[in-house]
Amino acid sequence: MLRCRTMTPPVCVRMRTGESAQRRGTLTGYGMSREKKTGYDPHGIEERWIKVWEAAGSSHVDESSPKPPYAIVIPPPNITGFLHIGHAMNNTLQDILIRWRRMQGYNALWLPGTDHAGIATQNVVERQLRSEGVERDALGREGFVARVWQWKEESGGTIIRQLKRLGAFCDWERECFTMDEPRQQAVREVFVRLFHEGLIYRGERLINWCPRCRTALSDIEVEHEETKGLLYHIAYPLADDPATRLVVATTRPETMLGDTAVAVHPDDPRHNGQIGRRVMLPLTGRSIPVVGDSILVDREFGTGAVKITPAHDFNDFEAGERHGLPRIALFDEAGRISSSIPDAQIEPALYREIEGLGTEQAREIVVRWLQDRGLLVKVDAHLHAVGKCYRCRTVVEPLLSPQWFVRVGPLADPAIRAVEEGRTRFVPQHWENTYFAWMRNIKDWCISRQLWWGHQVPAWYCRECDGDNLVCEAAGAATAMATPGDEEAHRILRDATPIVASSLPAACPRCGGHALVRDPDVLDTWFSSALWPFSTMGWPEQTELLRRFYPTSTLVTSFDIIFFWVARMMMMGLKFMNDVPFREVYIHALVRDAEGQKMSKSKGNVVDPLEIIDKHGADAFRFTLAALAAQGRDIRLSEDRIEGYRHFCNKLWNAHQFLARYLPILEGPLPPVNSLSLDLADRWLLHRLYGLIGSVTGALEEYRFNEAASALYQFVWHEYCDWYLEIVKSRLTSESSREQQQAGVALLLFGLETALRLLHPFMPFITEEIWQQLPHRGGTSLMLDHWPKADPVWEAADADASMGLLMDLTRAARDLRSDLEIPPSKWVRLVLRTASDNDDRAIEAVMPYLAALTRAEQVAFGRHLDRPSPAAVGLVGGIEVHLPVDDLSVFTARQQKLRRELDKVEQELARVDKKLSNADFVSKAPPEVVTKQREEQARLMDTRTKLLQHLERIDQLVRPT
RNA sequence: GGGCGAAUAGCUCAGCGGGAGAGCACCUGCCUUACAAGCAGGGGGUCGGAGGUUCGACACCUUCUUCGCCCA
Repeated sequence: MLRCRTMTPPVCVRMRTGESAQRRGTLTGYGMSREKKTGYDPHGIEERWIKVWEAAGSSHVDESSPKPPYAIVIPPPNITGFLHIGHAMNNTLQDILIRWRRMQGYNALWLPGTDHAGIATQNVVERQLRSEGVERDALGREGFVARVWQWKEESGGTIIRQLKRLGAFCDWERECFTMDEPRQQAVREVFVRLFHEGLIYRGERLINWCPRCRTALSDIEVEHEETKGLLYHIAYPLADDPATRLVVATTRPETMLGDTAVAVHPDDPRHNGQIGRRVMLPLTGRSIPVVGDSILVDREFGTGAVKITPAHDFNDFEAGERHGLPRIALFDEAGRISSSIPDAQIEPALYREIEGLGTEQAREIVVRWLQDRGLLVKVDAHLHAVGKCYRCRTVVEPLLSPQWFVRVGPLADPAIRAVEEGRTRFVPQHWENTYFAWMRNIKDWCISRQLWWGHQVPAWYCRECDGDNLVCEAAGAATAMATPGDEEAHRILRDATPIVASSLPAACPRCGGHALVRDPDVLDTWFSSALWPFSTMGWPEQTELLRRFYPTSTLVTSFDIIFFWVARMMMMGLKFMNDVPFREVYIHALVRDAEGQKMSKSKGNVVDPLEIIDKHGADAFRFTLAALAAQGRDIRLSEDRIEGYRHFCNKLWNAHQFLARYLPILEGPLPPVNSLSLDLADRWLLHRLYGLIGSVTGALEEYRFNEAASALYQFVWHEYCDWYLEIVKSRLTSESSREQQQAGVALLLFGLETALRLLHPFMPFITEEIWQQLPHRGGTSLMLDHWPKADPVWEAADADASMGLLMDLTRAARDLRSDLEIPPSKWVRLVLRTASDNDDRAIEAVMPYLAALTRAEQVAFGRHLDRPSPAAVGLVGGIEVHLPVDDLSVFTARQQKLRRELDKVEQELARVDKKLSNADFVSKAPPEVVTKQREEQARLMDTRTKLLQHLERIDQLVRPT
């Protein structure tokens, strides 16, 4: 049996292409563009679509729409912020979800807004004032706050504009701000209700104090940093037996002046009989008790004796509570030794030296004094954790002061249960451990901040009946400007009684007095952020938006604010909305630099997203982020990767350029694909599209952005462009029928259009641009059009198998060409020696494509064909692919390759043989696995035989010369 | 100290019970008329070490080493 197919000779093809080039000029309108470089340039295009979409109000959601709701609230970026890589990742993923869900037919709401960022914003404006030579006190509170608002109006929108360049397309008409009037109302409402339920209280506690920001911080706003320090061992003589000395170890010797006890472990034999006695506290006139405390004292550490300074250490504070010890605060709010500490009874000469000094300087002097008295036993190097302010890195000082707290326990319980019961789900799931660990150990939340910018605590104090607890502390210029009742002039003491109300009370409920002073503190910024999922929807009003979209569908954020934000939103949402704020929390990876370092300004390794967008386009950048967003680990962003995906944009663009040239063949709009007469390759494309739609959709459902991205990349580049487009190209340049050509172009269009839809959430700009240029069905914008649906009739396993064979044969032939150094432009002849009728049928089906893809002018195939000689040979399964040649010198490369292949086959064969000779394997493994191995064995043996034959033949050919 | 995660090709990372994948980089040949930001071909890995479970382990278990992060 011999069948033969002859391709159009090369000369003829060239002529024909020449014709089509002319046709192109007249029919497609792309005209002379062939001479121009046709690369994709995102500039212009991206900016244009941002404007068009926004002008069309494309992202605005109608809350009365009957479509099923899908909602995301944005993690509000800080108004002082500039778009960094973390924002870019976070918002790209949200935008992907929103665009995808919208295309799927959901009423997809993405609620945007910004955060007022108390400390950060106040710092920015203070710095600005200082550059004008103005201190904030000179402006007064009202003046300063007005100035911050002015700054916010002028500069606070930067990050929103930057988000838009990224392609983030929120419902901008609903943009919120954590300090705007509706959000202020929500904050006041929540505060008042929590206060009246006893879940907010005011009290004096040891809190974290940033001496530079001059404000309290919550526990989680303190970052602990391993620091090399010194461990000082100090001797405290027993009061009634000065020869016996208890040695305590501390990293902060200056705080010993505020010690009010020494603790030892009750079961420690070294300190037998010391509990209940007293020691003389060096450098002071005080004696302090020795107490037994098994919680504070670690017997293994040091001498087993520990100093207790309740006013300057959290553990000591608690120990002080247990033993009823007094608290002696040494430092003031600037972190300096106070000007009045009578309780400490410091030796006057020492006190004169250290008064007003910061901790470091005071330490030096105290250590010197101890040394002079012979009380410094030794000093060791020591590694310990130092708490620093997360905003300004200043060392945080524990400070005793009256503050506002949220009693978190009762709020945490329902929030824990909600996650345990799966009403809110973390993705990846392991993050729930972090959430649980924190929630189950939660401590009361210090919410007051000594700032001017923020939500001022809605509490007042009566000067008439509570005046003893209010200290007027304004001085100098401030006094002159202060009007009566100006709250900034007052310090509120520990025992003051707050009157909490959502607005200024008419009179004091106790005495009827009218002279009310407002609490000067503002609330932690995270307090207002905690309400974000419902405050943005208009709460406390019962709005249609809330009814439709609460609970939101997904929260997209990174792990570092699980405590700050996610946990608190959970608590507040459950408390005030009686339901979780979001069904799913997707925790995405942290973006690091190419070396794996966390990006930070101080390290200078920050990648600026806007520079990247300028250079490579937002689409390429977004696609990179999505492609790297694998679950479960941090990612390293390198520019090479971005460049690679910019090339991908270009590839897509050029595929479109090619298609555009041949679109006129369709003579009209895209016909329904099921009505076309489809051949093997066409059915294969539909089959792959079917799989692609399923895998992209499935990946997005599981937040596997990287899998969706790589499936799309693989399809567009390596299936659509590398194979299908080339096949259609061959149809267009051969004597194929008009119908065949039309089907090819139609499917090219259909495939591209479908890919564009699937790619749109990832690369909104280029997909919209191309889609608009294509004859598309559907509406005015791809953004608002539908997500592709996979039609089961497209499934075609047979076509898939045939295409697999075609690809293998093509690769084998190309491999021969490459080894024989036959340039791609040269035409060849192929002889395929088959092993079965099956092979013949399969090859028959792919014949025309095989010839085109391998640039073969003639392909002969059949079971009993003579082997051409001399010829190079390759193997595809049982099929021998022969490429006849004249020049024997080229065989060396072939020979080497065949030998390598033989080695590989023999290794594999050995492995399979071993397996099959194992009785346990044959009896215990599933039968289909055993069968598969048997087939594998047969195949390998056959291949080995053929390889040996070929090598022998080459030897014979080469040797005689 | 407690917890979490990671170790796979030169680099960055997927995969996670039937014996290894991508992108980039590298090598060779090509301006084959959508694309040189490209095309075709190629080389490259005892899947961190050691035990164990299993007919079978890169995948599961134990343990060790190294690195990263969180909490105290």
